[in-house]
Amino acid sequence: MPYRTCPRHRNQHPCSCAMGNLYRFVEPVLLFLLQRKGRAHGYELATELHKHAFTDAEIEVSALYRTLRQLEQNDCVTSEWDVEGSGPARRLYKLTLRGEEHLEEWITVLAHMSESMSRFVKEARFQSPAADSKSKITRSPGRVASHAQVERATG
Amino acid sequence: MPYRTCPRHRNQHPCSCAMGNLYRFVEPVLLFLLQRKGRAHGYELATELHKHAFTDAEIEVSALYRTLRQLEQNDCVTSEWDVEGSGPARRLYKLTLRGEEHLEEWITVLAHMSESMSRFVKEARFQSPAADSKSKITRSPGRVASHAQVERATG
DNA sequence: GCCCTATAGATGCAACTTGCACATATCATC
DNA sequence: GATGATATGTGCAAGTTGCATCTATAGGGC
Repeated sequence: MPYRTCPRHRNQHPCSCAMGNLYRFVEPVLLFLLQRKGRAHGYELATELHKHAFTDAEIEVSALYRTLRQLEQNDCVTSEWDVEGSGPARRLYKLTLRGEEHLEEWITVLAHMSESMSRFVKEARFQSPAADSKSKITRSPGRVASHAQVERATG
Repeated sequence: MPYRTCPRHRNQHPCSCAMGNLYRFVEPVLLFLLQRKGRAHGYELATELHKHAFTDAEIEVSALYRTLRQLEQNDCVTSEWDVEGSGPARRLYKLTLRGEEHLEEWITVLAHMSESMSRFVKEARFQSPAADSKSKITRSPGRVASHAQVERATG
C-alpha cells in the first residue's frame, strides 16, 4: 500500500505531507509574522514559520519566497534590499495597509474554517468513537493520498 | 484590484473561492457521509456535501466524482452499479474497513489543524484587535489571491 | 415523435500549482 | 581555493483544478 507510506516520515506515520498546497497557509503566517516583527527578510521568516504552521509538514523555502513575491505583487508587502552587515544582501519586507487588511481577511477565513473543522471532528468522533483511541500517534495529523499517488499505487 | 473580486460572490465579499484545492476536504466529508449513510451514490452525496463543507465555496461535482474514484482506487470505498428504480444507473458506494481507517486519520489531521488554526486566530486577533470589528461580514471567510490572479492583476 | 428538464456519471483540456533539484552570490574559516 | 553557512531565487516535470462538454435514462408536455 504505497499511498500510505511517506518518504519523509516513514516511521512517524501518520503525517500530513500529502496534503500539499500548504503555501496557502504560509501566506497568513507570513503576514502575521511581518505584522509582529515590523520588518524581516525571508530567510529569517523561514526559521520562525514552522512554529506557527498548521501542520507539521515541512515548509518549502521556495514556496516561502514565491509567496513573498506574490504578496508584494498584490501590494500586501513592500521590500527593499538591505546590504548592511556581512553576508549576502537580504530583501527586507514590510507589511502594507493592504497587507494588514488581507491578514484580517485571512483571520476571518481561518476562524470560520477552524470552527467548521472542529464541528466536523466532533460529529465524526461521535459517530465513530474509535477515532480517538485507535490512532497510536495523536500529535501528528494523518496522511492523505493524492491522485498521483493513486496512479502509482494502482498503475 | 482584480484579485479582490470574485466572479461568483461579487457582492458578498469576502469569500473563499480562491482557496481552491477544496477537494482535499471533500474527501473526509465523503467518507463521513458514507459511514453515516451506509451506502450512497455520488449525486446524492453532492446534495448533502455542502452542509458539512469547511468553506462556503461551491463544490465542483466533477471533483466529487473524481474523489470517489480516487477513494475506490485506494480501496477506501467499493462501488457497484444500481440499475433498480427509474432514471439512469447510479453507482452505489460503500465504505470499506480501510476507508474507515482513512476517515479516522482524517479526523486526527483535522483536529490538529483546527486547533492550530484556532490558536493562530486568537494570537493574531490579540496582536491586531481590529480583525473582529473591521470586517463587515463575519459569516463568510475572506479571499485569497492565487498566483494566476496575481499575474492577471499585475501583468 | 420531439423538446425540455431532472437525474447520474464522467471526460478533455488549458491553466495553474507544487516539490525538488539546482543556480547564484557573499562572507568566514580552514 | 575548498567548504559551509547565509540568502534569494529559477527551471521544470508532474500533479491538480475549474469549466465546459459529453453520454445516457426517464418523465412530462405538446
